Amino acid sequence: MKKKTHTECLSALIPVRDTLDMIGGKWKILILISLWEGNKHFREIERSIPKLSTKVLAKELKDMEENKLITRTVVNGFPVRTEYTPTEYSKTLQKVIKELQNWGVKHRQEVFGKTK
Amino acid sequence: MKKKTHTECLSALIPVRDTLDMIGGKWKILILISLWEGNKHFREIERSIPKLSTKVLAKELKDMEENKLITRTVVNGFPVRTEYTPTEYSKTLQKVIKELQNWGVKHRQEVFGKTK
DNA sequence: TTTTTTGATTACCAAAAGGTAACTGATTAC
DNA sequence: GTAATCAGTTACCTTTTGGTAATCAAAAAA
Repeated sequence: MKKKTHTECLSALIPVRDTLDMIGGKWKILILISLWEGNKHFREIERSIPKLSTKVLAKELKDMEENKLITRTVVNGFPVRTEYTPTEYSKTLQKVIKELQNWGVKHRQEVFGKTK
Repeated sequence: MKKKTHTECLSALIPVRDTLDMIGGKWKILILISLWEGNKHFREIERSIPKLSTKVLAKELKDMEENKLITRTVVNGFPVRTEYTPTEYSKTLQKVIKELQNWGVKHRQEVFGKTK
């Protein structure tokens, strides 16, 4: 009754891979969090995420724009500011990312002392 | 009332990073799914995940054993079989991974035609 | 006028990740 | 004897990733 065919086994892999293509890697999720927290500008985002370099941020933002997770708007003005904003669609990822966060919190309690 | 300090902003990043350290990268989640589906042996796992190479699988399994996501048992016998089994602890990740899968399914509907 | 700042991009080079194929060692099938 | 299977390991080489620093453009400060 629980027997799965080879193909069925793989059926879970495809959607997971799709998701990882969108938000996989070290940075994309962290960038989304930063944007959801209200950061808008390149330097702002860069500073909010330790260890993230200029070049990698630029590349990740490009990817994410292509994937419709963010929009880029150039605001004409004195020092020319660029605004990155998370799309509505990106917000469908909040539940997933919240779960990643929750697990991380519990894991940390597991690894380092549990207070009780 | 909704204002967040810089430090609070980062507070979400740390647990997410912790989680990604455990199951980040292209393969670990897929390997877990394969194991949960019942695959136990090296070649079995390898064959169940397209594009996964021997070398990478060996490395990932090592990492995952260190991280207590799986256990490795060598079954003495004719062609020497090794069994990989997901730990109980790894199962605490099932909810997270299920969310990744759900999102991927919906995303695919979004990208390719929605049937309705 | 020269320097500095902010925002962002690009070139250059180093490090890490990853693929392929060969090989080990034991056993079973042909 | 020959070939194939299982579970890897190792060597070699390519691709990807990533860091640093230089650069561009425009404006404000000196």
